[in-house]
Amino acid sequence: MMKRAAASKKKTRIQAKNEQKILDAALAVFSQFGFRGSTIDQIADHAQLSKPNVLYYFRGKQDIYVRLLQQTLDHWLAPLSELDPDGDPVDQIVKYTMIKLEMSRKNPEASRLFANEMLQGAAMIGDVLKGDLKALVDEKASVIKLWADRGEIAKVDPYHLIFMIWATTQHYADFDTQIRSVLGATYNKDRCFLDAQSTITSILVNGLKVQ
Amino acid sequence: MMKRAAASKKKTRIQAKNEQKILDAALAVFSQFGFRGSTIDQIADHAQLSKPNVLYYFRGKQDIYVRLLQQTLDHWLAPLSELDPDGDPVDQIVKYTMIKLEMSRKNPEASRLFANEMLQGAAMIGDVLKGDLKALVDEKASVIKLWADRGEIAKVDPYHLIFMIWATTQHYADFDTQIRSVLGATYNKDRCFLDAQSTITSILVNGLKVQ
DNA sequence: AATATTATTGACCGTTTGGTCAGGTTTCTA
DNA sequence: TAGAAACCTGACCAAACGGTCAATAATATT
Repeated sequence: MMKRAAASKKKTRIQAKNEQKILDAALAVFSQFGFRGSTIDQIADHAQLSKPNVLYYFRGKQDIYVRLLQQTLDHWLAPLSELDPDGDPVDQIVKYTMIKLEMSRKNPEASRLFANEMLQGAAMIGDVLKGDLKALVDEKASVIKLWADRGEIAKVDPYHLIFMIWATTQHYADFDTQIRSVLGATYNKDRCFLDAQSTITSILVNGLKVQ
Repeated sequence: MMKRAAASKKKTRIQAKNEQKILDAALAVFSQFGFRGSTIDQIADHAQLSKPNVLYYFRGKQDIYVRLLQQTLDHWLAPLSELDPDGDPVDQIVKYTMIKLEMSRKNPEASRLFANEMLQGAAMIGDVLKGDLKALVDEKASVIKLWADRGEIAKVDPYHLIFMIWATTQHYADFDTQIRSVLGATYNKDRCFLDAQSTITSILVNGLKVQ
């Protein structure tokens, strides 16, 4: 009789398993079609569950979407907080960039999920962007600014440097289709990411060198 | 009685006007929600026309979408063909980058339209990507490779340099929401693009310098 | 083994969606 | 200015959509 709704009781074996199946399916679907373009039926099919069964575990489409975003968001933004003010500036920036690139390779769907959310105006996570994300970026931007002021890296706007890193790395997940098409029939994923790695590193290292 | 379908007759005044109204509306809607997330009703509302009237000018939702993509595609990819093999390498690359950045500012919806199409797997323009786009990129990549081989710019993979330029510039259109949130309440569009311009230019110019 | 809880589903509901169509109105053309 | 062509719309349709619910099946607890 107890609805698993407000006060979270202990999760059953089946509940934990099925909720994760649904969230996995939802990631595949939402990351491709965005919130509005996705349907519960698609998610149910992908999770190999009936639609009513999906709605037994989640209150509705939006509930799935929000929970998925929450689950993915922290993990996706985490690396930035590891940018170490006491480390070697260029090393730290390059290391962060490479971690982000690796994430785009390992979990492109997460990247596309956020890309879709941004394109649709970030209706669901606008507050997080203006809150936690902004705070974290502000903090790390001031670290980068310090490095620049000290003359340890070139004088660049720290915010736009971060944007450039985000853009460059996430591009390999979000525009995967385009990249495959342009690189042609001989496309090889590992090769592509290795080339990306050396190109980005090279431009970033030289680009940040004090003149 | 003549259906405006196969052999294109002369366009009436009203036809030209309304088709453009519809395509303008479609750009606004499709660029935000992608093909699947958008509805004809939304487009009709935005164009201030009735739904049946929209379908009087276009055969269906997909017809609007494809015509819109075709109309926008050429314009969006054009600048790359102006990359001049006989110009100064760094100048040419920076100039191209700045044109792309300017396009992201002037026509962010076009950028988001393509971003959505890519995220959804480029079902409608996959052939164009593998055809015209690939051919153009191949051509210009070989130009950049020549510059690198001659030692006029740093040795970087030309394809990934182009990806980096696309990513960095389009980011300002596609992730506009995120950028606004992170830059906070004092956000100013002109200021943002000026800072972006100098940051990207700086990193690119130094990054491409021969060591 | 009996019982309480959790899990699952077919059938269903109201709404939205892409699209059609008959018929009326406006605009063009001779 | 009359007729032809182009334009526009209310009413409609079938399918897809988000979501509900009563009833049944599986599992856990005692």
